Amino acid sequence: MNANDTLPEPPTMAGMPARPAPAASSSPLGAALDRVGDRWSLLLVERLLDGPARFNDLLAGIGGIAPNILTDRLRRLERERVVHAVPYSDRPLRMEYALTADGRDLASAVRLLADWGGRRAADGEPAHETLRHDACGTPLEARWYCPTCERSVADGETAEDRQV
Amino acid sequence: MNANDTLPEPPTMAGMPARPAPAASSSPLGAALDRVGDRWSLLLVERLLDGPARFNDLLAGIGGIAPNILTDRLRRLERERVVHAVPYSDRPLRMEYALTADGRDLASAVRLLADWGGRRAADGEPAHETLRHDACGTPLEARWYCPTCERSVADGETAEDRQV
DNA sequence: TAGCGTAGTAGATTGCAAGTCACTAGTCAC
DNA sequence: GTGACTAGTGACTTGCAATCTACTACGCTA
Repeated sequence: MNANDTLPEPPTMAGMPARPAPAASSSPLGAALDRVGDRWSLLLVERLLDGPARFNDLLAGIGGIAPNILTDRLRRLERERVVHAVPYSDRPLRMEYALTADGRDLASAVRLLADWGGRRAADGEPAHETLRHDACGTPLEARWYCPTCERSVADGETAEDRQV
Repeated sequence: MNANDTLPEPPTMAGMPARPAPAASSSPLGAALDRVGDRWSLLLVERLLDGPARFNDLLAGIGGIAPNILTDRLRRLERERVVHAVPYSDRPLRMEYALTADGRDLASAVRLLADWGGRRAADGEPAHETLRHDACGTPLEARWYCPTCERSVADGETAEDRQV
């Protein structure tokens, strides 16, 4: 209650939790969030899904990201093995950034999230940027697909593999 | 926080970047991230996927979340129509929180993300909770599916409908 | 050798998310 | 009517993330 032990002095600095949120990392979702759970990372991954890009491509393409944040996110994603840098020029060492296999594995999740975001753009506004089937115009939905059986699979036909 | 009286797009609300990250909200993924793009929201959604829960269940279940943050996240998600509160007791008004249909639509994305997070838990730790096809054991991937044509659709066969 | 373009790096500043902790409100058991 | 329990609310503090604005380093071109 003693609000004024100290005067409202200019606070030092500010930020987010930074703290990995203790329990978060103990769940698989928390672990994923630890790795790519900030907006820029996911946006970066989405961008890179289209193919490798250079620093300035990303800077311009993502729109709004500051160069140092981009550097930071790129380094972080490299550390997490989501992105890797490949030189496209040696003499002035120039890097191009691309997704690793792990990064590509995020494609479905990113796509699904984007789909959800696009589906209910604002308040009750219905579709706005719905992905439709080119051939028939039907709005698409995401389904599980089995690459081996080459068909989509209902939720009931799936099993979670908790072993190993 | 009445966000958008005048602003064309929701300012920040979602949380993370302080500044709306201009371009973020203009893409479907950015829109999704604006709504549920912080760790607690997604963790909350994941929890609620198991069924409705009370405040204290969530508080204990999510582990590490502060009560005021939980309140805030719950309000935010209600505003976003991802979660709704239903009274389970009238006299002392007590609420239970459940996902809306919209919230349930996030299930696949959350699952996929969790799957990805679980797959490479730490440094190189392998699978952990992969969703597999019951019949053949193949790890599943998400694909677009056309309910009319009753088949899954490749990325190239899709069209975005920006017209409303 | 000056100027330009590309690819970053660095420093200062800000501001909101998240954390801590105390406190309220309503009901129920005794 | 006192205490315990459930379900939150609110004040205050902290601190990193994100921002803005330079600035460096390198090669190329004229």
